[in-house]
Amino acid sequence: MKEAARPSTYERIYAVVRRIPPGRVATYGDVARLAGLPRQARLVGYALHAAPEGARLPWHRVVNAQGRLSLGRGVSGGELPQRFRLEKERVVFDQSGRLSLETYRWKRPPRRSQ
DNA sequence: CGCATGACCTACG
DNA sequence: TCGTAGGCCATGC
Repeated sequence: MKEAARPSTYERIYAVVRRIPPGRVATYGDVARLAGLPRQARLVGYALHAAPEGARLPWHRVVNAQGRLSLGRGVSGGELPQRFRLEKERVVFDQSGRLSLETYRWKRPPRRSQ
C-alpha cells in the first residue's frame, strides 16, 4: 500500500475538497480537474486516503463518476459512514445506493465569489 | 531512473 | 448491471 506523500499536490486537492458546500458532491475527476490535475482522479482518491482525520476534510462529499461511494474496497467501515454523513446533509440515495449527480453535483462558483 | 501500487475513469461486450 | 481492459500520473523503494 501507498504511504503519505508530500503535501504540495495534496494541498491543492484538499483545498478543492474543502470548497465543496454541504449537501453537494463532486466526483474524483472533478476535484482533480479543479485542483489543476486533469485526469488525476486516482491521485485524488489517494490523497484523501492519506488525509488525516483531523484535517476537517469533507471527504464524504467526494463520490465516483457513477454517483456511488467508493470506499468499500478495503477501508474499514466501508461506505456506510460516508453515506450516513451525506444523508445528514439531505442527500438522498436511491435503491441502487446511488445519488443523482445531476441534482447534487457541485458546480464551482463563478470566480471572485468564494 | 525503473518498477509497483492506487478511496478512479471511460469504453466495450 | 457486471466484469474486463487500458490509461492517467504522483509517490515510495
